[in-house]
Amino acid sequence: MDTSFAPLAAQTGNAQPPGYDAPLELDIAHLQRHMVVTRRKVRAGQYLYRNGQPFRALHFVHAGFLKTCELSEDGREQVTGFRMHGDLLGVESIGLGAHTCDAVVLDDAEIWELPYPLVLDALQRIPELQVRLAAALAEEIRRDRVWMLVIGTLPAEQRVAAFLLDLASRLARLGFSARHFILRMGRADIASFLALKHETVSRALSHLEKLEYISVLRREVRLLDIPKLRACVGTPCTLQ
Amino acid sequence: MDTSFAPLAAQTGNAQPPGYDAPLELDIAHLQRHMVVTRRKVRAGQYLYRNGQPFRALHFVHAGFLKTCELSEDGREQVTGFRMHGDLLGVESIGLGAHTCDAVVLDDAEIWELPYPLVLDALQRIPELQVRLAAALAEEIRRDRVWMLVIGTLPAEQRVAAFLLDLASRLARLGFSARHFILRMGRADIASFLALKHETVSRALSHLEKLEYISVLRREVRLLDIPKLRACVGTPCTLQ
DNA sequence: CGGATCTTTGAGCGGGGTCAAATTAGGTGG
DNA sequence: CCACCTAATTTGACCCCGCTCAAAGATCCG
Repeated sequence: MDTSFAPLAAQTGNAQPPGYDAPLELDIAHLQRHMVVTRRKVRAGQYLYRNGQPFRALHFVHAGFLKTCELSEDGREQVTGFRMHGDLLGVESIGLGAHTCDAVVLDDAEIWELPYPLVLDALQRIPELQVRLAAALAEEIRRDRVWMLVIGTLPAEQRVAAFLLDLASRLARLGFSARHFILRMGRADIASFLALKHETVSRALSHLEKLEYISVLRREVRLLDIPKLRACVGTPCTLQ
Repeated sequence: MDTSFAPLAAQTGNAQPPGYDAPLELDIAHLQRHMVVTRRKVRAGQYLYRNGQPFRALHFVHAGFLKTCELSEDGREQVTGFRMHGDLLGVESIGLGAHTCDAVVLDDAEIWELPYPLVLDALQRIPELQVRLAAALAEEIRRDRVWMLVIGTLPAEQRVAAFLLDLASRLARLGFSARHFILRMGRADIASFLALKHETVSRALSHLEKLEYISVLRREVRLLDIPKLRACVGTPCTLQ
């Protein structure tokens, strides 16, 4: 058992991440000083919000893990992203009266609700906040576009490798181990996100394990050879 | 020759579109009153901006047609969208010092440059503008996510149908014919956008023609049976 | 302990990719 | 205006990656 297991335990226990210090954190610090932020606990399996529900607040993920799903009228479904501590949910509904996607909790979460009218109010009083909100939205656009690139140009196994590297890099930024972590989502969710089928994801993971790039046991993943993983992806992922 | 050909001629001639009145137009009207907007003509084949170039301005497309391309370090390329009159380019670079993608002009364009420092300035003076900019960014996120859904859940031919319907609906909003238009991009660009190969797009178009849903001759497209097209896509497209 | 869900793995197939060639446009200079 | 060249598009033939269908563990829940 390596030392990197300690943060993993913290991760599992939903504790506050150790060393998080990303730009958005400052937004939240600001916002907290200027508005009532209600804290809401949502258990795994529950919806944070659903397509069609009125849009009243932005949701800051303080703890836990979620996915966002885009839906079509005829019942098709697409996972568009996974969210964890430090991420802001609901921004895609800004300018609308209702949410346009589902946010599903995959691991018990604590969500800080930022009522949108109060956010608008704060934007007027704190000029810097405008810049930061716009930057956060732009960041969201860039993230989505990088995944379009991955899905549009990489074969299945490399998409899975890119997914693992991205997850690792995000966990690392939160102070967790990048080499050893627990997947909070099922194969089907990963598959949907990567525009694959769950059997294909499973096979890709098995093959990456056979190559000794990773080891997988159900939802426990170890990245054994990050350079090789990065090489097979063309290094669009920011890890170390 | 049908009556819808008149707006097509206007479209071809790069004239100002007839009946445009979308939300963003108001932004621009506002902005023009509050800052110097420099008009820039860019010819087909030129870059409006390139990955890595300093980010200095937002670009409002007044006329012409462009594509945006996401790039990877190892040379892969993905078309992430097509832009026309009323669209705002460069928003994805907000919060950064440099652009993170290419914007390529496909049909001679007139671009209104909104220097970013002046935009920031205007944001402080015109509270409504904040809301509108955030809304425009959120709209961009939603658009991207709908395409993720299309690419993740529809087979090739239906992606192409969805693409044609989307293009038609955008042209219709600008006052052009939704049933008869000229593609401004090559098969390879459509293919990249839809995560396909150009031969597949070509075959899909040919097959849709055989079904008599459309007629295609090189870049001239007629939508003959929009209901059937919508049906085969599951109607995620807003056309009429 | 038993049932539901998730994951893995196999076997076989097919949609879309690859490779190649033919056709057509479009551009350029003679 | 035409000959030539380059680039875009279409179409065919073939093949392979990833999907489908199926079954067998594994895990978690009550």
